[in-house]
Amino acid sequence: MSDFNADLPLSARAMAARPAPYLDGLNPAQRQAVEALDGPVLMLAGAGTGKTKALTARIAHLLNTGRAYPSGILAVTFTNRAAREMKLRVGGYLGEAVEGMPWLGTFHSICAKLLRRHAELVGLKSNFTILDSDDQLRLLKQLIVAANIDEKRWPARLMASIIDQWKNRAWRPDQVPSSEANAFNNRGTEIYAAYQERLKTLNACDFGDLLLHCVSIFQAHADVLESYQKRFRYILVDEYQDTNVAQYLWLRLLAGGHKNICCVGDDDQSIYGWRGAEVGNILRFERDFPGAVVVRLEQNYRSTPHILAAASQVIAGNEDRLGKTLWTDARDGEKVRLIGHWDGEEEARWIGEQIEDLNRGTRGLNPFSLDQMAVLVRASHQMRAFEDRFLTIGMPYRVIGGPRFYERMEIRDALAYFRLAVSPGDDLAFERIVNTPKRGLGDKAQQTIQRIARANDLSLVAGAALALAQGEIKGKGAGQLRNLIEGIARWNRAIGTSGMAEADDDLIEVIRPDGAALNHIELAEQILEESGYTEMWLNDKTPEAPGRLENLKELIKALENFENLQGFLEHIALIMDNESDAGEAKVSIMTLHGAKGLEFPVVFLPGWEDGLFPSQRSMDESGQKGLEEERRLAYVGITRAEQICTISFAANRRVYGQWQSQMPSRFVDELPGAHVDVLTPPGLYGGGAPSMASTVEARAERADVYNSPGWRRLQSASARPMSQPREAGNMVIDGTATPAFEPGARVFHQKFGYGHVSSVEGDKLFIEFEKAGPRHIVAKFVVPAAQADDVPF
DNA sequence: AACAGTTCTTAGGTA
DNA sequence: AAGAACTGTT
Repeated sequence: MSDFNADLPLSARAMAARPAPYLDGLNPAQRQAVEALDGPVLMLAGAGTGKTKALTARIAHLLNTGRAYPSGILAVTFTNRAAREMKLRVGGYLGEAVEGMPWLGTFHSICAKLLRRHAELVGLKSNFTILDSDDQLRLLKQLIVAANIDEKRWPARLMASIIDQWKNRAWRPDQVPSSEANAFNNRGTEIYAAYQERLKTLNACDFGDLLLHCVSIFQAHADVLESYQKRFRYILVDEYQDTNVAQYLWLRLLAGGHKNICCVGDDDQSIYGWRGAEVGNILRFERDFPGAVVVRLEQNYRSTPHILAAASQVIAGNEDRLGKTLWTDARDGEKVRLIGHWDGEEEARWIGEQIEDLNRGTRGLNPFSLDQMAVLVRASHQMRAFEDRFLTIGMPYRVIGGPRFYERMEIRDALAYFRLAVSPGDDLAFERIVNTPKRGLGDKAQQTIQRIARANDLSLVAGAALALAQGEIKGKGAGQLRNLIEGIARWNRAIGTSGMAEADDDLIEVIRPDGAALNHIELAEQILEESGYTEMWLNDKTPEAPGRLENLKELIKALENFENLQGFLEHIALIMDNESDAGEAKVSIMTLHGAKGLEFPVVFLPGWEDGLFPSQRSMDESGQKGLEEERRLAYVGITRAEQICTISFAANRRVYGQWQSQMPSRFVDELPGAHVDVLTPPGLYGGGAPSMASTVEARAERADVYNSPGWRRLQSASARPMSQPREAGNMVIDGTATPAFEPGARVFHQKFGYGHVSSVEGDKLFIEFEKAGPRHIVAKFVVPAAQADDVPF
């Protein structure tokens, strides 16, 4: 604990004498932020202004000047990705000296670590489990049913989100203000209290608890707080605008003594209000920490002037901001490109082609690697269209932030088995896998187990054993249940003998005291083997099965990085992204939220349609505030782009499986015309669809296209409902006026393309399509080719 | 208990 | 559209 009284390690001494290469190449503002080491510092860092650089240089400087040891610096981020990058970059400055920056991590991982050490202060044991959302919902559902609440009208997920919000605000059950008393049919606080009670008996906590328990400990135990205030001499916080109340309290408590806290953030990139983030935290910093040094990073090193101008113009529409003026030395570059499409599929098709073109290196530009390109969507369901399209054209892609590895069914099942092996009393894990694989233990048998366990105040495993002994479970299931229980006991024993050292101090390696017969990897394999879980997937003939087995193998492989199953389970609960596939270059598909902190030379921003983006729900729930957050999201999206930024929207999109006509996003109107190129979708010029290359070459002639009738038409045409919803892949231009067709007329069909009418029978046409061949088509599904050329949508 | 077929619900972002 | 929840059948 006595970090500061110990002698300086030699490496630190040596470092203090070394020059400071990390200071080179910092601009004056960055340098100021790096060198103001003591006291509170607020770094207002616009997008692409080199805040990570400044932040990591600051850490390097702290170490280099001998101000602190690696273990004396607390550096918090929101994502594991950010933490990893920071580690990497500090390492780059200082070599292996940073090996142990034990307190550089996400809020959640750091809190978990703290909580392990002091669990008993909040009534937990240090080996508590961290619930995943599945467990959480199952538990809540039980409580809701037990409380005699109609689970249909008051679903567990609603309660879960209420609890989440309360925890974000740092309200423990007894602190929920009376204004919230009507939540969840007036039973919200009651269920919340019961839930926390239940968590305690289960020796478990959820994500929100990690923070909240720490805050509780700090508030109730001055000595503990003080020891950490002393330990963490310097505190750095990334993405400060995203902190919620609980995190804010946590930070304020820890920084309370020395106030050596450096917060980095950008109010314009605050996009997590829905998750409880309080922009107020950053707006209030100077009041919270009087005398704070405020540094603004405004020079952008990322994007071309056009892209920057577009982003600035959009964000200028927000009232509620500190205001920054981003500027850049860069010149020229592409304007932001804007294009409308008929529907989401065409949008995906077009973007696919664009990516192929750029990858090939058309129009005099150097080719871009697929790694350098990204599609950023507002809502994850938009990803599908791109995945489908990219699959058909065989373009490698990666979905970032999709269903996480450890959230997949087979992984969770396997983890539940591991959890049981580690702690047989883990009832939630038991519930998950009693009948997976099928053991003939259906609802009835499970109810019996529950009943007996409850009546005897036993864990489910113990209850199940008792039920067997009492002969309450009979038939096929009994034998299998016995197998399972014995298996759990055996695995648990195996863990006991494999020996774990007290992994309490972060810097100390975990030592295996004896050469146990089975290491944890073998044990894990054996568990999956003996439980019949692997076999279940081997026998499964669905197309996913092989992939799932693959994932299980990966899971086992991931174990290699850990000393034991416990440690692994701990990490798995906190770790998010699996960056296992470096190999081949791939286009990235991700949400705008997921893209924060990243940058790409080429960025596509599809789906800029009112209701989708800005999201209707956001506006309904939070009105103007919601809209402003959406606008910040637009800002984040545009500023991800370094060289080429393409915004698009579709006139029709399927929503809830229904076709709906869409209006371009209001953010489209907010783009500055002088910095935007309006592209015409290919295929609408009649015959020869111009490729990207020609549209860009033609840019000069269409320099004022933004104010051209074409653009106005684009806007006005889109502003009124363009068409009836499309059905079955066919196109309806206007349901009220089906044009008459003469034989010989050239027509356009959304799915089959262009063709000539060869005969007419009532409303049915016989059409020779140029690509798709001869077909019978109902007249309302085609339009005259001229009309298709004329009306962009 | 297991399965197949049905209806119903739901659809924002994340640690 | 896709998944969860529900129903009926074997």
